[in-house]
Amino acid sequence: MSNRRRLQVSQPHGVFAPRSAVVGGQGVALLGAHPAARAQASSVEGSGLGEATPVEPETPSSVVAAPDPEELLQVGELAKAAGKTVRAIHLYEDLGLIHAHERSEKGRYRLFAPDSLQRVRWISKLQHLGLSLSQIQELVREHEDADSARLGASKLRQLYLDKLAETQERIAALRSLEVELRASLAYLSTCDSACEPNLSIRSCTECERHLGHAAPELVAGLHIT
Amino acid sequence: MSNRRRLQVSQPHGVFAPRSAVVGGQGVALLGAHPAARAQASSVEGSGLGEATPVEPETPSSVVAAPDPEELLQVGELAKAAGKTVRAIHLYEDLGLIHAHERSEKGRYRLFAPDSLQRVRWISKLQHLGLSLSQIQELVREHEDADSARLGASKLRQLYLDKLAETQERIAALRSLEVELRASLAYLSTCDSACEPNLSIRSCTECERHLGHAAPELVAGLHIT
DNA sequence: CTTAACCCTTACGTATGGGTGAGGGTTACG
DNA sequence: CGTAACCCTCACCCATACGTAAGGGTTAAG
Repeated sequence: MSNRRRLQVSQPHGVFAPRSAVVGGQGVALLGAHPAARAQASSVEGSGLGEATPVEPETPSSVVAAPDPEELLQVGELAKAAGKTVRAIHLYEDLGLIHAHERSEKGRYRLFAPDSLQRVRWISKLQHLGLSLSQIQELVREHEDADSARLGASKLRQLYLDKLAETQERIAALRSLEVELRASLAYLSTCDSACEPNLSIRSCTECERHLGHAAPELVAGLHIT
Repeated sequence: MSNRRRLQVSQPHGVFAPRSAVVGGQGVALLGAHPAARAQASSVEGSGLGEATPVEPETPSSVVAAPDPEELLQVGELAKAAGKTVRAIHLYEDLGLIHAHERSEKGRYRLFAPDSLQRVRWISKLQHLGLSLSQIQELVREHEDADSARLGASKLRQLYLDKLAETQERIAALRSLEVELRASLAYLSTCDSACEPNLSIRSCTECERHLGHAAPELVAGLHIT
């Protein structure tokens, strides 16, 4: 075999290829890459670099890093690596959050540059920060037609400032919930030790077994008519 | 006037009644309450208790606390007090998460006991804990036909144990986002001070002004093709 | 009597972030 | 050549938690 990229790697059909094979590639390969890329692929092979290490190989080429055609990812690979579904990747592409580096000639497969993975992870982080996909879309668009680097950076800075404040609020809210949960658990532990086995659940509101502690709201709320 | 509950409180029509009036009530009043309740209302009035203080008046009555008919809340009052919409309250009622204590005779207005407010707040807290309304529904149903107090309590305890763990995970995740946000802000602050005004935003990937610090993922993600 | 603020029920609409096919290709393996 | 694993493009479907009328009451104020 002349290339690391090969299909199905001689695994039985109905079985998922092991991770190394999955990362190595499982379809496409030289399927539709540029002829140039194709040639490059066969010549580069055996370069001595680790199979799929995510370290940058110090590309000493041009300023604009041309992604090694061997490292292009199919949508399924990208999805799996990012913990997303193929559908999600498609969606992100539709929304313009991500771009395939190229398409294979034959099947028109999307081929993503390796840093697309970083991009998808970035999207996920923003989602966890509470941004919707359309807000991310807006952010990306603003960035794409930003006049200067400085202005773009300052926009981003403002966004992250807001998000920092928001995140701190959310943390505070969750911490207070945590405190309430702990109090509730402490309160409820009494039930396990001191409650008599066949008391009706309606009698909880008059329970005197909690050493004068009122039921925390998280507990009391359930006992309301 | 014979009662605290009165309508519109002599405010101009198009204007929202001030908070005190809102809490005091603005409709219904003796509109449809039980005749018994109605009588009670006029006799109890001027009991000397604070207008609408949420403290329990130590009801020395029967074991099952009969809500003072004067303190019953209309759906709008309840909603406002809980920071929800009327629609949301209706929804909660439909789902069986909350029950109107009674309906007025004339307009069939929902009249809620004061502790419904606590209940609604409880619902909100559970939502913030990540429970969906149907999960809350399930919890309420389980509780309602729980055989014994102890078993009910132990179920709740288990739930809250899970939620405590989950909440801690969420806090940890948010904290790590917070760290990333701070790092990104620090990184971006350099842009404001050291970046030249008319550099293209495409040049960010080769920026050497950040003292050898690589761009944090939250920043780098945006610069990807 | 009109207006305005509440309320009622019923019921359809909405946004988000995908899920889930259907119908059709491409490769590689046996 | 069949099968299985990828992939493609539509294009409809889904659950959640309400929003938003529409059509119709009730009261109190002017």
